[in-house]
Amino acid sequence: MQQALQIGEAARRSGLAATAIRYYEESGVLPEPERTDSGYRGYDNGDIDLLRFVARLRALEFPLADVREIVALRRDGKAPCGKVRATISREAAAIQSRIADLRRLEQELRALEAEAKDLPDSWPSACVCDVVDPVRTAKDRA
Amino acid sequence: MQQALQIGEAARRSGLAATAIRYYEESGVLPEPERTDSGYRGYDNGDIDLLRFVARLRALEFPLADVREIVALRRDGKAPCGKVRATISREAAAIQSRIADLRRLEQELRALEAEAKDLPDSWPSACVCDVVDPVRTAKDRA
DNA sequence: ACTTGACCTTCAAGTGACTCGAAGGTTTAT
DNA sequence: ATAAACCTTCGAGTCACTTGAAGGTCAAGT
Repeated sequence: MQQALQIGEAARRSGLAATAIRYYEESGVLPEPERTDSGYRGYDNGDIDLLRFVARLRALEFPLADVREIVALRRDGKAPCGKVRATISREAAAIQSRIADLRRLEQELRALEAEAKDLPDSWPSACVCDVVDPVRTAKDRA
Repeated sequence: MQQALQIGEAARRSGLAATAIRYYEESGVLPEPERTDSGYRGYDNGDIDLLRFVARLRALEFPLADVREIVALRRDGKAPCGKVRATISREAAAIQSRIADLRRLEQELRALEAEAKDLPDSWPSACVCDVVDPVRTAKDRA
């Protein structure tokens, strides 16, 4: 009834790279698809749905290990809701924490950038790099 | 005059892991240190300064490739200032962009979290996972 | 003298999530 | 007949390390 799509078309429709689809298959996230006589992978509409689901989870930056578990639950007809819920919360918290780290980091880099603006590139002393060098800044303060 | 420190003590004083110091050496970021007769690496005060400098650059999340170049310039007696300046600016911009991505992502996850709060774990329909599943949400809307 | 424990050494492999390149097979069109 | 646009597998590369195995060294304690 419905013709199977090749991996390239499946990639286009799901938003995943064809190489990523193969990688997901290899690493047990996705089930092995049908093959043509010549060995080409074939994807039907249900498969494309699954690919799109996986693409969505990865776009949310769910770790592949979680995606694997969630896909496995789905395949076994079990509700992955608990797992999905938990992963959403865990990832949101992790991302919040990572954002805080990056904000500190950016502030520090911007401060260094500003400080460096007025310093010459002389070397080895009074150099821009001094602002970044814990040894030299310690010496300067002494 | 000054005794050479073993890698463990050098690690403690620089904040780098001993394994990381070996890795930096292996990958050409750090020069090969002296060795005792029995093959132990030895670090003097100047070496510790360099380790601390590298630790600082890595704490600022400078890519190792940049750290390698900067260390090479320093070793050759050239001012790494231009490179340091450029890396600071590039990294600050990259981090700013990454923060923007993560903020969008966190908002999306928090929205899903809130939406999921009121949904049952029934399966396969009206499930929490629907909020995350592009196929099902598309179907629901149709 | 011997042993214990805390160091140190090298090398190989694993991590995460892929990407890239090589070398080749298939299908469709011209 | 051949070109192009697909597809296949396999191995290695990416980044910045970490972990593990198997073993050598050194000072202190018994």
